Amino acid sequence: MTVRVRMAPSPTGSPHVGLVRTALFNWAFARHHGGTFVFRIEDTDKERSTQESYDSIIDLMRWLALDWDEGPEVGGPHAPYFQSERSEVYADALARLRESRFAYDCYCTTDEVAARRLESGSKVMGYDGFCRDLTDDQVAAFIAEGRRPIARFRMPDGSITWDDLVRGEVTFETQYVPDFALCRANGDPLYTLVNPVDDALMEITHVLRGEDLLSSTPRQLALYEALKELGIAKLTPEFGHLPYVMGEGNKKLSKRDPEAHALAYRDQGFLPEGLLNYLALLGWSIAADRDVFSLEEMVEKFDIKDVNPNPARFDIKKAEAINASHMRLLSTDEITHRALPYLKRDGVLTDPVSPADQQLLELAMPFVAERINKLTEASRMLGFLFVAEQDFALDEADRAKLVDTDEGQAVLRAAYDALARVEPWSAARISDALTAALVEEMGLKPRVAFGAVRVAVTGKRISPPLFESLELLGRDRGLGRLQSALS
RNA sequence: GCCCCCGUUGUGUAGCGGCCUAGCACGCCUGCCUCUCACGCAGGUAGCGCCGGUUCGAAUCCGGUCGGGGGUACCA
Repeated sequence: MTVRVRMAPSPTGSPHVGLVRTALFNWAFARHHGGTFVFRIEDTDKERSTQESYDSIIDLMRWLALDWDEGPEVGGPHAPYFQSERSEVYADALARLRESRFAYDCYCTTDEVAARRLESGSKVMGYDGFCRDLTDDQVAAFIAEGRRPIARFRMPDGSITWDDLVRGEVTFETQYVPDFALCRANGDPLYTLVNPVDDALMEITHVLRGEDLLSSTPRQLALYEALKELGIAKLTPEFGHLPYVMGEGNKKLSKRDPEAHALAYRDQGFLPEGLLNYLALLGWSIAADRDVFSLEEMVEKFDIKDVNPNPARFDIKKAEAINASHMRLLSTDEITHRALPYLKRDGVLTDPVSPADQQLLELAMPFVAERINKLTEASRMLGFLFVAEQDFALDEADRAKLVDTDEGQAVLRAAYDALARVEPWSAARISDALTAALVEEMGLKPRVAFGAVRVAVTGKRISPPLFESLELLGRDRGLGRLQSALS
């Protein structure tokens, strides 16, 4: 039997890192087993589903390069893959369930159910089965009152057990799992029906999803039995419940936490492989003594049985460290290529890039690529090289501390004089001249001497190596900036 | 309340009865390197929730307990 897994997000709001982690594990599972990764959009909630959210999810998946074999934009044998386009499918399943007595019509209101539960003193909440065996007269009476029924699934007696792929054997007594609603009174199908029906029809073999769905599993298992008997489902999939991704403290990472938004990591300059590698570590590990790996390695080694059931805290520091490790794995050319969109976005480079800027960028990147941990940091490091002279400005705090002081001014004057005579204008000659004038003649400590020059020339205390920066900047701009830093 | 899940340093994990005086990574702290930053290098810090039991021997098995989380919808 070939493996078929799916990810089925609801297009509501901005995609969460938990969604990425679930998508990644499903994808890795499918690829490891040479199976099929199905992508389905669960937009049954018309009120909350938005086009914007859907676009974000697609954008995210494309960025991460988690490709799907069936689903939006690629189609497949089980199309359509949008639940909003599958109404007839659900209507048909619902009708057959109702005819079969696996489901029954319920005329109760939520308030009536709650009131009865309260009165009975029952410890179990939820529906009490009141309408399970209504007589024709009772039904006629309810309809005469103008009531509209919903369909409920009749939970069997006894217990339901499954061998969870992540947690092992899990058992629920069905007395604690009330008969659940399959549709609204207006006939709209609910998640409880739609999700298992689609999984059945799309012949999903393994359902890997968040722990929050754990308690709805017994209901789905019971529904599957019915669907199989009705010929709608061929098999019951195996289930594996992935641990939560937690935020600070002991709370599930919620949409309100800025760290929850997956696309924000792209904006911050994360590499997709860095984010994915970090997320993989939340509940899984490739080896006892290693945590940086490629997607290919993950695919090769991934086994759902190795997934740890404990909830994991999202640690941005570690995420950045893993990302930094991946940055160091890339060549300078590759980093240049990947940083380009960010440099344009931040206004460091124009779009398209001029040939002169392109050349300067290629000369500068070797000094930058090895010292940045996120792609966005390239903008901070390189800005001074591409800014027009009239727009060049020094960081106020750095200027006050290193430039606008008696010592700073003296250093800059000496630096200007020394540099004015440098020939040819190369990093080596610049280094010699500056060291002679500032360190040897003035007797300054290198960090003090070069600090003032650095701020005057690059605008900040933090920059690529000074001598190389000056060389790239050119004599005119270099001297000009020293000149303007002198008051 | 009831049901279910989870419990190894601050964080993520390795561990599956002796190899554990508990390994790795991030973080943090010390140094080294050094024109800033970053990288790199050397070292340090800190943990098996608790109580019983099984066993010659338990982080590993069993029971209990405590703590945390989730569910309990005509949301997904």
